[in-house]
Amino acid sequence: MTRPRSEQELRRREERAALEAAGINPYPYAWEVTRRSREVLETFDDARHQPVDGAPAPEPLRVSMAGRIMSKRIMGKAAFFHLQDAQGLIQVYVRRDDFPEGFYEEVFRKLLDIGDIVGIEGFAFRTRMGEISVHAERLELLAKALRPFPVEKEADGKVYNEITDKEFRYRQRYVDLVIHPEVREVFRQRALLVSTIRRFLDDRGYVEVETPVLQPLYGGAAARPFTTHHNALDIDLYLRIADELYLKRLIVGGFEGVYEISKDFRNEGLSRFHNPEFTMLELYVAYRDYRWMMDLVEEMVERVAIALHGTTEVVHGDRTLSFARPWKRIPLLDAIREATGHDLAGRDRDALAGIARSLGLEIDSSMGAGKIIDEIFGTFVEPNLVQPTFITDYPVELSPLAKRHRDRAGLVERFEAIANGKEICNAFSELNDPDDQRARFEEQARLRTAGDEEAMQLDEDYLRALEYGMPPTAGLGVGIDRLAMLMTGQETIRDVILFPLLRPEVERQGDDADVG
RNA sequence: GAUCCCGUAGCUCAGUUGGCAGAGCAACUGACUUUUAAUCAGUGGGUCACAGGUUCGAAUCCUGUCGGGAUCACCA
Repeated sequence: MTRPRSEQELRRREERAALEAAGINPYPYAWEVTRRSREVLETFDDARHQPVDGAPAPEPLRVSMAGRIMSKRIMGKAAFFHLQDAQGLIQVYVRRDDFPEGFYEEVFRKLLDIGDIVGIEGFAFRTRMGEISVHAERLELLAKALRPFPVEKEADGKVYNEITDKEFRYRQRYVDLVIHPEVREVFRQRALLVSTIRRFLDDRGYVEVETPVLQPLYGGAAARPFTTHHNALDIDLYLRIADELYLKRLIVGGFEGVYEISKDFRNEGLSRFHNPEFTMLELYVAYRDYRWMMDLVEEMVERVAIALHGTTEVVHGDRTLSFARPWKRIPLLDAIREATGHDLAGRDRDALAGIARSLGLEIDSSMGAGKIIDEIFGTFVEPNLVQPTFITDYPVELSPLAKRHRDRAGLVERFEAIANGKEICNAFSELNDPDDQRARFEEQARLRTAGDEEAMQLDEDYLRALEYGMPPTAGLGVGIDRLAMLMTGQETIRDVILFPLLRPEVERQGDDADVG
């Protein structure tokens, strides 16, 4: 089934045919780029580069550039257009009399459109209106655009005809990126965030590794997995929900610091904080505990803020977050006591349920003590933690892979860092007692049979690894997408993921079985 | 998965009580050799998301479907 082509698409195809008839290849092979736009704008020096009364400049700034035509203003025998390259926009000036006979009228004016990709060669100058521009003496089509681009215009800081259709922008991200420089910038910042973290960890000698995405058992987190099938072995496999158990096997194996930055997959709903595939950093360091890991997280995140913004202060909406060290540290139960006036220490499950109900929460019989504490925290504490804060020492039943607290019964040595009301990382002193780990897995199995689909599976091979001995270890998980949202001021995860999951387009609306 | 809102030209949007489908940008023709939301004159462009229904008559009212957004629930 084919989608009928619009008038404008048909016309562009006719133009392509006309170009070919004129001996012009609409898709040539290469173009020598000597300068990009921002570079030219920054390099231009009126004293040396500006032509005087039609005579060449003392030292002409000659450039060869390439990019996409973003606007076209034709004034008879001369014209201006804006060219967009990877660095931004630059205005180009063309005159009929600079080109071979007929080229300006028949090719430039009639056959080149907004969206076409061209190469230009010429010299930089400043126009009467003061805009640094390139006077093109050579102009070649490098790729014909067969679809019209949406055209946004801007004047006095106001944008006209701005593309607001989120679906259009996510489905055709390539168009979104062409039209919106600020979207490109978000993804450059995200890349800088990841490379900053990677350099930070590499500098400390931690080894970046890759562990299986396809796993016969899934573990390391509480979540529902995606299932797939391997034909040759005829077995079902799961897409990983976390890297944790494999990375800790590597600590058993003698690596003293390993990390992985990669996609995890969780078969759950979509929201502005959730995409089914998302990027996670996990780090494990031998002979360290969670207190040490808090220091490392502070330093790493502070460094990211400085790399992206040049300062530890990050503006997010109408809030300014300060990632300067040190961050506030407060035990979970203390934070709840401060926020609600209730001291939950030592309370049994039913007492906790009573307190939660008195606070207006709905509690059902399937919820254990840990879950109830988590609900209270998530409702009354977490949303109010705007500045980066470490919440420490979680109930043991919420943390089946974390080591018991050295001083406090019923708790584990675990922390989360919260900023802007959202978790940005989760870490603990790793449980390395294989018998305790087995008991925790068995408790998870009990929850699973009681109906908790997200309870962890018992992983015998992981227990076998622990039985060989794992050194004391500190572990960390950071949701990179969430951190990117925080650091780039985005309100939805879809704006920090280039191609977020959407329902597939149906063929009817859709584009495009091609008809020549 | 639940609730609410949205879907009209390539793009942004109007469309009154149910009565001929509209504007700006983009496109096309013409004028204009330093313009910049360029300007001026003219022209074309529609599966009103899709399928039914009510009606003399539906973009408009009703039902269903598809897609998107927001909120909620689960989770990081």
